[in-house]
Order: sequence, then C-alpha cells, then structure tokens
Amino acid sequence: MNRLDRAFFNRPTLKVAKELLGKVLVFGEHQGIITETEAYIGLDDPANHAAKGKTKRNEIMFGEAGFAYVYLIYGMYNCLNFVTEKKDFPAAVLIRGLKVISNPPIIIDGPGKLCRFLGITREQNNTDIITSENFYVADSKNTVQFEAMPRIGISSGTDRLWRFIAKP
DNA sequence: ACCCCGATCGTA
DNA sequence: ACGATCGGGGTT
Repeated sequence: MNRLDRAFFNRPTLKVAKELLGKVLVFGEHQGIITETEAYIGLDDPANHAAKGKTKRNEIMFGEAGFAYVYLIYGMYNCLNFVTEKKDFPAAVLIRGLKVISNPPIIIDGPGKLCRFLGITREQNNTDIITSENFYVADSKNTVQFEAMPRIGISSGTDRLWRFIAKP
C-alpha cells in the first residue's frame, strides 16, 4: 500500500479532513478505513486547542504537517489527530471513526474508543507518520460520499460544519 | 499552589 | 442524565 505523503497533509485542513475519509489508517497490526473526521483550524477557531496560542501541549500543531498530535482528554482517554497545513499555522484533523479491516473487524465510533482499541497513547504524540515504520495512512481508491455536521463535544465554534462522516 | 474544566464514554 | 478521572492552563 502506498502511504500518503507530507504534501497530502500540507494543505487546507478541510480538504484533508474530507479526503482522509476512505483512506486506510495503519498502526502496527491494525488497519482500518477512516469513517469520521473533524477539522480544527487556526487561531480563529475557538474550539481549537491552539486558539489561544502555543503551549507545551499543543506545540505540535504549530509544527510541520504529517505528525501525530495525541492528547489526553477527560483524564482517561486519548485522541488522535494529524497535523495539517504549513509550519506555524496550528491546525489538525481529529480521527473519530474507523471501520477496522484487520482482526477483529469492528466498527469504531468515537476518538477515545479508537485510541483505546488501536493502543494509541501519548507515546505516539509527535510521531512522524510520513516516515514511521508502522504508523501511517495508506492511500485508497475508495470514493466516499460524506455529510458535514457540527463538531461534537465542544461549547464554541459549533456554527462550523467541520465534522465529516462517510456514508455507509 | 490552587482551581476549573475538557475535541469522551459507559451506565442509569 | 451523570459520574469517572487527571493534566493543562490560567489565576493567585
């Protein structure tokens, strides 16, 4: 399988978030088709972790595209993002849903469940998924129909339809 | 040093 | 509808 390169992620985040649908996420022995994403874009997006500037937690979002941003949420769950756009522009795509095609073949809905199933923790934060041996996104010819909806679990920025769900 | 709360999930 | 659970980040 041919993996997505840095140029894929170094583009407008909404494009990346939509086009990641149908692509294959590979982490170790696990493989799954991405079915749901959300975009978090720049300083003007109040729901973005990086909206108020660079901190120790979000600094990876200010870096080059194609790196994993993994953070702890609610004290017990991890969430996986891929950094997008040019250096110093803080943006990322949250991976929320997966149709697992390795064993066991199950549907995963929710970013916390996704990381728990795959075994992704903050140890994977700052991984370069363009060069990593066993952590990357593979291209796919899948053509995907999707719908755009408000993002989940946030209290501001709900006016933006930046949640993308692949139709079955 | 302290306090509030979150890009969630499972159970009630 | 709500509690679990804890680090980040702002405030004192």
